[in-house]
Amino acid sequence: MALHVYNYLSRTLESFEPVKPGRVSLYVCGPTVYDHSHLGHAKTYVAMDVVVRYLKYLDYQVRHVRNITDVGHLLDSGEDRVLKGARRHNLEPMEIVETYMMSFFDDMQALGVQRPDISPRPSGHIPEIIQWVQALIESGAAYEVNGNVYFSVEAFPAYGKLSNRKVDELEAGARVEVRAEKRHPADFALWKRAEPEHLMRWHSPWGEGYPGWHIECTVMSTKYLGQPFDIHGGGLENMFPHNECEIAQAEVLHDTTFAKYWLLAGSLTVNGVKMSKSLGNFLTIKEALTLYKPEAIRYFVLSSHYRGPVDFSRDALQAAQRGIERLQNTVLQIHRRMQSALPAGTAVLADVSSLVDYRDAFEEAMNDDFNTPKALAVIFDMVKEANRQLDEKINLSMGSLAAMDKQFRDLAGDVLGILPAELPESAPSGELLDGLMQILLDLRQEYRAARDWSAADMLRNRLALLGIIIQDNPTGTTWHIES
RNA sequence: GGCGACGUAGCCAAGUGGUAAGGCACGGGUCUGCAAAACCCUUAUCCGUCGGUUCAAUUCCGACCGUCGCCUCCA
Repeated sequence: MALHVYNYLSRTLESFEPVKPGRVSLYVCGPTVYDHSHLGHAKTYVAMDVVVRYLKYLDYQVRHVRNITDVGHLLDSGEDRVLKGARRHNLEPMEIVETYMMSFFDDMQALGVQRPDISPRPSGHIPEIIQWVQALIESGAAYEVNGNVYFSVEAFPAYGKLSNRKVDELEAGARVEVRAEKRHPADFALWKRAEPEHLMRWHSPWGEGYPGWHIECTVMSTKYLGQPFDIHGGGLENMFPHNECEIAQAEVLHDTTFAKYWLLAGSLTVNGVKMSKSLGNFLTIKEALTLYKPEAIRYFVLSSHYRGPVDFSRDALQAAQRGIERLQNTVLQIHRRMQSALPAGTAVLADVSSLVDYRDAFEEAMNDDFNTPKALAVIFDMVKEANRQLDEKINLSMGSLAAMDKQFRDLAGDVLGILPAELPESAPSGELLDGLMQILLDLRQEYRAARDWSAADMLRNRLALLGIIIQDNPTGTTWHIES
């Protein structure tokens, strides 16, 4: 089966056919940078990262755009997120933006999330945004009142098609007070008038102001990807109103579809409740990384399907950590065998024939709307098979070992990102350290030979306190520093 | 109120109209002086409840119970 994706626009599984054969254009809604990112962000971006990685694995030439929102959004209190941060710390808004944007990039890199090709920011696209808003006014789809410009939802009958909402039904809910100047309660802002205390402001035909909440994604995705582009990704919670408004702003002006496929990721929950800033039930990515390996966090995220939620708990992360250690240990074993294998050994068919089946099964899982839990099951079947061979066959050939290694690198490494580029192949070396350790190991070996177990164990225990782990294997004693 | 998602072993989590992947934990075993690590094996007569369709349902339909998301801040 070729790649199929679940498209929220049609609510069905569709065969994936990019607009331009061989190329994929993809836009993902990025974060507003006003604080450190938490695990909820990690879930969305790790999920989207695997989508991108798998498209690349399929040899598509991918252009990946993910915005950084740097003009602030309104809080419940009516305050601007970025401005609030700036006031609190007596800083320029752009200093806040710079700090947390870099923090976000650091977090993404630590998690192995590949950098997008373009990370556009609305503050750098004000002219394009103004131009777009003007075009909307000229077309009759937008109107200006007191320096504010609103999109008229009545000008776009398809409004609500993504989230399956009808404008009339929206009014039934308990809603916040409607600004009287809007023609229709559901109309949304394209351009906001800047009040005197508002620090972020730009000149516009409608006076000093700043962009509305949704226009940046329409403008910047179109600028870099054209219309229609292939995939629009992001978090499910942004489907309405944000994604809906993106579509309206674009499609009311153009006859083409804005984005062909909508891939939206489910939220991260804690005890069943969404992890979010406002609820305070969050763990920052930086905090999480002090507790768990980045690959464990990725494995945890990928262990449930991207469209569904995944519930955070210490137990779940701990389980992921253990699982990842088993996987990495197997690959490490393969590497160790390769160090002692004869370089000229070619692959033995009987040893590697199953690799093709595993790769097929992996691709089949991923082709089915990026079913990472199923793909992970294939990876662990491979782990079991590799271990069996490592146990049963003392002299696996270099070719066989290399083929196994490549398979793990390709699937678990390149696509899922749960194998680090560098595994700790051996203990850290250094003449002094090696020499000291050799003295201690020799000493302990003498105790063992003399059956002085308490002395031997004392040495082992005291080294363990320093984080140095001693292991007695059939082939001899090894040591490594605890990771 | 509207739109939508989910409920599978101790925990996490796939999946299928023909009788349940994978991970963690538990238990058993190999190895070890003992450990640790590693590896192997085992673990759901059953898929929220009650009905219906069917030769056959966990999988389709309906009702109900429970949990959650969105309804103009949110990845």
